[in-house]
Amino acid sequence: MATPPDVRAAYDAYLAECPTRQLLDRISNKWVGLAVNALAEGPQRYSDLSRRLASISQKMLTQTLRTLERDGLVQRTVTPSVPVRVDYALTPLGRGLLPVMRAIKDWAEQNMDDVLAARTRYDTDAVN
Amino acid sequence: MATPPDVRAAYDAYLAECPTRQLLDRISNKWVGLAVNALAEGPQRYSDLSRRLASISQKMLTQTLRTLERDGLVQRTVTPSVPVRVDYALTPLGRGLLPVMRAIKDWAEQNMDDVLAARTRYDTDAVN
DNA sequence: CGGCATCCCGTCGGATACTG
DNA sequence: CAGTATCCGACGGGATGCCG
Repeated sequence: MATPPDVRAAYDAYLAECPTRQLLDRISNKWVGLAVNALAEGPQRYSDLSRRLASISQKMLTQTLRTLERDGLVQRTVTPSVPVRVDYALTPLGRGLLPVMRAIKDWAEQNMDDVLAARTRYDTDAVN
Repeated sequence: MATPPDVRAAYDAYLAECPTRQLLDRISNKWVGLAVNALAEGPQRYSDLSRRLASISQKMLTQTLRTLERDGLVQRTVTPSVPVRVDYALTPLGRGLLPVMRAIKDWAEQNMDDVLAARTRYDTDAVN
């Protein structure tokens, strides 16, 4: 019995002071979206993720994974071999976020053409 | 009718050079999420949105709406009265994004407690 | 009312070098 | 392999002032 279920209705991301706005800010992030999507295929090593999220710096990858771990979305597992092996996997909480992150990435890929067309239209008309 | 359906399969946000990564970055944004959610209830005036997205600066609100307009997600309508009246509404393309943006905001509000608990656990263990 | 222009500071995030 | 540490430039984003 941690917290009563209906307390959650009190959260409202429209309000600046509400902690959910900060959470919304965290998960509304390019690297978070790509990392969660990548981990959907199962646990991955640090180097796997590094290759998958092409051009991400170690700094951003580590920082992203640490934040996800702290927020309980990702589980970090260290195997003390030589050299060290570190695996990252989605937690149940993280798997709950997966459908949403997948939907965002899919939307971007599927509507890229329309957005590109809209930009061209906007920029062309602006010349007048 | 507009574009062939199978061209879209070429886009892949995992690739750094792919334009979808930039699009993913744009829509993965706190203010975009809140603005689209707010516009779900129908067209809104600039001042309405300003009040709804509590504490957003004019700069960020204008910048967010301009980007959304350029990307074809939002329609800007100016009524040349005195003083001027400006309304913003979702376009069909923007309405397509709405379910996703709504899902993100909802996820944040519904899982805030679990994330908060995870953070406390992480920070407590780290002291050792 | 609905902006735009400017100043300015803090954070994001890349590059590089070093370590267990 | 999987990081940590540091430096530093770019950009996000708030505050303020002006305008049609």
